[in-house]
Amino acid sequence: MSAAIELFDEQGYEAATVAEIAERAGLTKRTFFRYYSDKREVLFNGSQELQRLWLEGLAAAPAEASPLAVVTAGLDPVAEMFTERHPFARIRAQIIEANPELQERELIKLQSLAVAIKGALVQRGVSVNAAILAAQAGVTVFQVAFAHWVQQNDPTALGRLMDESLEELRSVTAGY
Amino acid sequence: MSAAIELFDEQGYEAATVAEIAERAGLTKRTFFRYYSDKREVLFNGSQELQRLWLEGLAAAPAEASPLAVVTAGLDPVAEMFTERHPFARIRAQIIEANPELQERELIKLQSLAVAIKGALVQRGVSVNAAILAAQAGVTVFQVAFAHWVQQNDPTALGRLMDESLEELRSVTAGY
DNA sequence: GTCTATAGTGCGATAGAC
DNA sequence: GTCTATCGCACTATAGAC
Repeated sequence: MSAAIELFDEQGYEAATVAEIAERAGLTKRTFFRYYSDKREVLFNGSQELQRLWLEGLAAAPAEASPLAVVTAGLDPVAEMFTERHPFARIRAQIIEANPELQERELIKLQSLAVAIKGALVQRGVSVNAAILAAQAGVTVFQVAFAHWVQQNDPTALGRLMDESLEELRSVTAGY
Repeated sequence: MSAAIELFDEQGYEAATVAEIAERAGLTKRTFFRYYSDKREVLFNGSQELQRLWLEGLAAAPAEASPLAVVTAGLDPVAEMFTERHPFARIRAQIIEANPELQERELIKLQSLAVAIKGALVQRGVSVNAAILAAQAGVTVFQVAFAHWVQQNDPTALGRLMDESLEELRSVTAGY
């Protein structure tokens, strides 16, 4: 909901009350809570779509692909989806950065994303260990790329940043 | 504190009151809260030592080691420290598994561990991106190994399990 | 300690859409 | 008529100001 983001941006997350948000959006507090289980959820409602897209992309990967290749196959639709949300994502990142409670929530959402990806990998026949490691690696690659993306001005850069992040992971974990 | 662990094990985490714990340990509630800021902290006070040991081991790694090698250099002292705590760790794992609130806390502690490791890597001259990726990978390797370790009976197996987990990470992230 | 503002809930009433 | 979304209002719980 853009009304909420505007108010968080103008006044800070704490200061913006649900009543104000609802008023600006032209509905009542009660209806707000029908859409969002709580105030924080306004900022995390996109996580669900992130997860859905990622899992869809993952499901489309060829059966013989390596676990990490399967995981990163989910990143293409994700990058596309976020392109048009760049302005929102930048503001959102600032709000979360300023609020430890929201950081916790973010952490939990990313964790549940990793768990979902792990589950999908196991479904595909990947061993539990490899699934955990690949899923977590994929989420971290995404996080790193996303953090860069919100700090720069090109909304279309996310895909490239994710490729770069993946390449860095490869070089970091390569044997010596 | 073993009295607390016993009671959590006997009655469940929620059911065991701080008053009971203090009584069994032969001290007052007031004194309990001098040692632990809250009831949960009984289970997480080892995280601090985990972090300390990991960072010490990391600091001892040779300057020319790769980022991930630096991170995993911290795992040896960690494995040694945990060996004698196997019984405690097993019970602790069960308690946390049964309690979502404690899982959140665990997640946050692991995250702050990863942040600390990342910081140490950056201090050593590693790039921020590589530091995040290596630190997070190391923590995940540890998690996977730890989860196996608490499920089996050999208290000395942690070191070996971490090596195996690291090897699996390597094979998962290897280019294709 | 009290007071206040806000998050969040329960439930019946209301207004359209069909 | 039913069905669904929203509203209105009274309520509890709690965190912070003082």
